[in-house]
Amino acid sequence: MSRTVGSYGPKTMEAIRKACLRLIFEHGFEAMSLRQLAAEVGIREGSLYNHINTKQELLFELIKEHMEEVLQQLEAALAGIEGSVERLKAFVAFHVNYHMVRKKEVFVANFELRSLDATNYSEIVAMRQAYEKQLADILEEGVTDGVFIVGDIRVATFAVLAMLTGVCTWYRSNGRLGRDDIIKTHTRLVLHGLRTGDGTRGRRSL
Amino acid sequence: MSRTVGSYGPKTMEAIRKACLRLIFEHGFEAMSLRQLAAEVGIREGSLYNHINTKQELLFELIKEHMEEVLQQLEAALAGIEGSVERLKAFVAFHVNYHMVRKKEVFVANFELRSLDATNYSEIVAMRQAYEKQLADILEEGVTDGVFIVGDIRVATFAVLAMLTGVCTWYRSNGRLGRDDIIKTHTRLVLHGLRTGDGTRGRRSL
Amino acid sequence: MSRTVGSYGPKTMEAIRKACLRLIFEHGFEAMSLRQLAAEVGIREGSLYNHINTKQELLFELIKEHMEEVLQQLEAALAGIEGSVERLKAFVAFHVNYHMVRKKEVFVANFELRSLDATNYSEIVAMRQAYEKQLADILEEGVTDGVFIVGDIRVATFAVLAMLTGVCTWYRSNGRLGRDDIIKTHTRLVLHGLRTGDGTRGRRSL
Amino acid sequence: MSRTVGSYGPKTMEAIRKACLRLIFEHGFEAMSLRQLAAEVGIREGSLYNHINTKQELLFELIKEHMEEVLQQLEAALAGIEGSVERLKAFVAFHVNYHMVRKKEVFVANFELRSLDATNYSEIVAMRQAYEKQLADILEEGVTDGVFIVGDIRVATFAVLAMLTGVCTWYRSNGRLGRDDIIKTHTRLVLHGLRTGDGTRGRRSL
DNA sequence: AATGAATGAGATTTCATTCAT
DNA sequence: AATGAATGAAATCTCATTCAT
Repeated sequence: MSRTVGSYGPKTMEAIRKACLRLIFEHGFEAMSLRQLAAEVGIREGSLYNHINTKQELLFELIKEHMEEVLQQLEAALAGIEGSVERLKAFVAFHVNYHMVRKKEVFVANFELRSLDATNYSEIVAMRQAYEKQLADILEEGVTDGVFIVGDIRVATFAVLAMLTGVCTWYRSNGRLGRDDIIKTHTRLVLHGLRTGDGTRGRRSL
Repeated sequence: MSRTVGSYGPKTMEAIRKACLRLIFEHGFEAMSLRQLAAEVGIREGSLYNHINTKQELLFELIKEHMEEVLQQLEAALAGIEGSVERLKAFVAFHVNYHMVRKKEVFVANFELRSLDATNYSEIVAMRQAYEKQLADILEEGVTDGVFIVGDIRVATFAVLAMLTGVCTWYRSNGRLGRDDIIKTHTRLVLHGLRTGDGTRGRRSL
Repeated sequence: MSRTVGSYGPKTMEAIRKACLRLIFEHGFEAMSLRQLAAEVGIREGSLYNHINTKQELLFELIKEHMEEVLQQLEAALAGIEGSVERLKAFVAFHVNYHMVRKKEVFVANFELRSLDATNYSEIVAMRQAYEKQLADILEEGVTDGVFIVGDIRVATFAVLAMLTGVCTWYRSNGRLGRDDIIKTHTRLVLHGLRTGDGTRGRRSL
Repeated sequence: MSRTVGSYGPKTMEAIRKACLRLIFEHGFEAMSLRQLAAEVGIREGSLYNHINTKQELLFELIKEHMEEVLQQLEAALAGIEGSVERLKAFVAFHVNYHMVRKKEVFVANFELRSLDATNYSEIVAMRQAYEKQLADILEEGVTDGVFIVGDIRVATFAVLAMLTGVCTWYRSNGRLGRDDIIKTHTRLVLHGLRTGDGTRGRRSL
């Protein structure tokens, strides 16, 4: 199904991905027309089809590739880190940073799932759940160890994810604060929000 | 020839609002066609225009009325409550509850702003900012009083709001947990996330 | 078919006719919507149908009544006048004057015939031909008498009518010239245009 | 599936113009639907938009191109001709001939101005005025030279133009008279209508 | 007489997609 | 790989008209 792009000329495809991402980020997938997309890339509508199969598939691939990458990068970010607190810190730092650096991809992958058709939707949702599970597992470990207190683990997982993901809706790279500042604020909120009164004391580092 | 009995009268507008909300919630504003909407209501597409002016205006009014109501209800929920901690508790409880009870309205008002035209967008954004300011003011008061520690007040405001709003994306009224459970989990996360180590001690109530 | 307006309340019907005439004059029959018309009159679209049967019939009656009146007034204007020159003068004066005083009716009756359905069109065209025949007869009499020279009587009839009718497209009641000035200019053009070199001499009066 | 063979290619635009002209001539611009137009051309409605931008723009371009051509051809027709009488003769012959040969274009350009939007209307009206001025200048020269007597130059200009333009409303190429006959009748009407008694005598040529 | 709400047809325009060149 | 021109479906919106109230 998906075209094998030859060795010569992958530049157009890259331009399409980039423009598509920007247009969806700005107007939404439904509101983005292939006319606009082609114009942005500097080719005609018909020519798009030398590079893509359908609009739906383009969206799907964009989201899927993002999910693959984010999953892989998360794995790398957590690799070798032990202990629920340390793993949580790593998770937060990674997630928030990624949601600033790749905010368009993240935004699309979060808010355009509705536009995926049934099959594609299922596939992406499974990947999302794998991602969420990483956080859920950290929380669970922490609760088991008595380091975290949360009312309900699933709810807490959703809540923390929602908080951390929110950054992609307002972050501007030329804004008032640096990425590190933003990561810090979120880390404090999450860690304090979850930790028990005791476990926190001695090693507060934020 | 004869019109569908029962759909006549002033009930139609209410049916339109309700169906519209549901369709936007499920498919998104751009993806919802007036054909679908009319079918849902049980009238012809053209008949919609006895009740609305344009699709855009319908969206705008739906969102605007929601914003007016949520602002007014928030005011009521905070009325007479003193002290940043108590005000924050009230804010969280109100916000989370409202985002479960009116999740469709809230979802639309949060995720369909993109579909508003420039003028309408500005008007709604102003109302959103008024809402956000209520939380920002609480945080600021708490920081000034030394009860809260937050890295950056604006970031913390966004983060808390994103967390609390997230509930409208997954809450099901027939789900595993009751609304009170969900409110409790969020309240704990927020209050612990923001409070200083000291101020918290004596009167922890969660 | 045509409603018998009762003895009470013919005011609305008069308002409809007047507004309709103005709207057709300004935008054309096809471009005028009954919405606009109703709004102009100050009632709702549906209420129009207490006064008219169809949009088509409204146009037809407007034109028909105009044709009846113009035919009758022309007859009056020519009554008792003898001789082709004198009759021609009377014709020109009447036609030009009428096309200034009633320019909207005239304009509609001239340029909206296309919008009449087949039956109505035939009826109006017959009346128009009766009107044209009056001028054609005058020309013919003048040619027979040797007072007029025209290449072809039918062509000359059309040409003179087109010239005289044109006034309804540019005349403004508050314009630079009075109606008499405009009539004079047209009379001279027509009479000189048609007359023989000889017949003209002695009694030139313009 | 496969498109109508033969309608492919750059001939389509020409077919659109031609069919559009005919349909407007017969039914009026407002009454002509793009459905009809597409059917006439042998393509689907949507396919029209590979060639036009909007219905309005199609009308505008049709009229504008006509105006450009008629202005240019008039210039050519008057080039090198001296003296108000000779120039007037040339004007009449050109105008009447053009209004028979290109009667559809002329009709549309004269009677569909109403359907142009404000900007387009202004542009075309300016071109019309340039055309009218050519006649007005001839009349003025003739009056100055004492060859023409007219009550009022502006009125006479309108009157003569209305007369000559009228031909496009009734001329049929297979009618009773040839184009030369029709031109002759109009030339006589105009020249006699305008000329002084004296200037005419010696060299009457009609 | 007037209204509000309905109808069914139809308007212009946009869309994703196809395909011969 | 790109283009221009086609398709067929669908979008929003308008229209004249009807009719219970």
